[in-house]
Amino acid sequence: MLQTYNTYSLEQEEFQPLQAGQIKMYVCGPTVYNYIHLGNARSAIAFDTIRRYFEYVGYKVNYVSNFTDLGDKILAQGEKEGLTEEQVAQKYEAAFDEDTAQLNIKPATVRSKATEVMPEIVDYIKNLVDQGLAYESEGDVYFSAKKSPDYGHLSHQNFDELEENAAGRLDPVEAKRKQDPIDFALWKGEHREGVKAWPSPWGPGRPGWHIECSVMIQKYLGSEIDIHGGGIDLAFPHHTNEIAQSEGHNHERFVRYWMHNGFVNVNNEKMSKSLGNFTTVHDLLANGVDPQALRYLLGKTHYRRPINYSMDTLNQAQIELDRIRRAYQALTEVQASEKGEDLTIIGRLDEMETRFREAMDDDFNTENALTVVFELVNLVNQYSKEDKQQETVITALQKKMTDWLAIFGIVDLLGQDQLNETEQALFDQRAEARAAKDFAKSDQLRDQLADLGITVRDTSQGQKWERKQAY
RNA sequence: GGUGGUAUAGCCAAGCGGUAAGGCAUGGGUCUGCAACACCCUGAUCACCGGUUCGAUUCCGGUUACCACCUCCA
Repeated sequence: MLQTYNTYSLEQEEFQPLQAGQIKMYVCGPTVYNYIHLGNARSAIAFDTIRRYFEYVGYKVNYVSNFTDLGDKILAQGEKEGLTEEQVAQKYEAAFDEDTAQLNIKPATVRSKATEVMPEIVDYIKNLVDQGLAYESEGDVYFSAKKSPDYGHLSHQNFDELEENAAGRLDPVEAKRKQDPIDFALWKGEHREGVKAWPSPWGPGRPGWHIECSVMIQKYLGSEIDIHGGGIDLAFPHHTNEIAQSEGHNHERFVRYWMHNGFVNVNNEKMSKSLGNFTTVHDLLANGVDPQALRYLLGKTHYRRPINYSMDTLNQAQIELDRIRRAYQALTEVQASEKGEDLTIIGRLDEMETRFREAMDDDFNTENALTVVFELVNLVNQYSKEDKQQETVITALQKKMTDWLAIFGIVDLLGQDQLNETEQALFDQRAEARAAKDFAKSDQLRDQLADLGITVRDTSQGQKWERKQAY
């Protein structure tokens, strides 16, 4: 039975979707004001892996996510780049699509933008005002947090303290407008020159940050969903406020399972602009990092644990991935020489499948699942070395590898890499030298290739090469 | 201050009441012209103190350290 940890209850719970066989899932997407950083990527990868596992075991997943495509951060970036808010958003939406495709993250079933749901946002806020849960104040609209029973439960914060903390950082303008410092904005009046504003019953303005997610969920998934995901930092205030809005709007439970991913640290430090270690996926890939290795690194750690990113951890991920790839490649080169089916191996595969699923069913324990993957790698390597192999077994082993690794977003097991002309020439010369048993020359050529990052090894079927990624 | 989390071999990291999975690295071996790959073998009493128990890394209490949230940062 599949179990998931729920931030709301702080407990691991049996997973029961609203409708058998179907999952409604929403994950908070990025504000598109820059290239996505490792944290964004981790979140997307964590929930992509979860989604893929659900699909693997037979669920149909409706996966909805958003782009926050407006806001002061986007405006500020526009100033820097000489672009409009809309242009900035478009640019980084495209970059998001590109980067996530490289990382082999499946596109959401529905990817909605805040600006696409403006009429719905206004209606939604109107509903909250009409119910007396929100109030207008000088062109702004605020949600009355006090009217949300259990406000703050998700982050396990005491209401009075939240209120006190909020009071301590209130700016003077908002202090006048808010009835209570803990109230949060649903709508902000907008009168700045050259900044787009949308019409509303409270005058021209823009939506608050939290409302878009509630509205999109309502529109695309309905009033109650199975899983809501996002970074752990979003539990408060973002998700807390979503609960207040949605449960106020619908008078029913909003989310069955709250799932939050842990952070990515860079060289054991929090990734932040002030530390200057903000690492974007775009930059890493531009510098030649193997996207599959990056995906593997960010996906192999349990989703709630922090990940440390460094040259060292990336290197180790690359080494592990290469080992997996080599096993798969060796298997593809095996020629079946025997009919029949080795039931011992097939039986072992079934038993491994059971343990693989047990691990993933346990709140997506990827570490344990990968232990089974490495057992499979070992089994594959052993089998490839045997004297005789059977087609049925080869196929079964290959399928198992591709199926499992696909859950982790690893699909490039063969590597499409090619040698360039210079490299190919050296490689061919070495083959000749070896054939002539000129070992001095062949060793020298091997060193030359090694300097180019190509490892050459001799096998019974001749030379093989592998490009070594070192970071 | 409040809340949540984490502390296991050189590194990454499982286990969560019965004398510590896996990966990387290290060392040894087989294979190889030499290497590489692969295969085989090789390592820790689990932050500290107390308690419960026949027995605790695993439960309870306490201490210490680190991290995160309590400011639209995933």
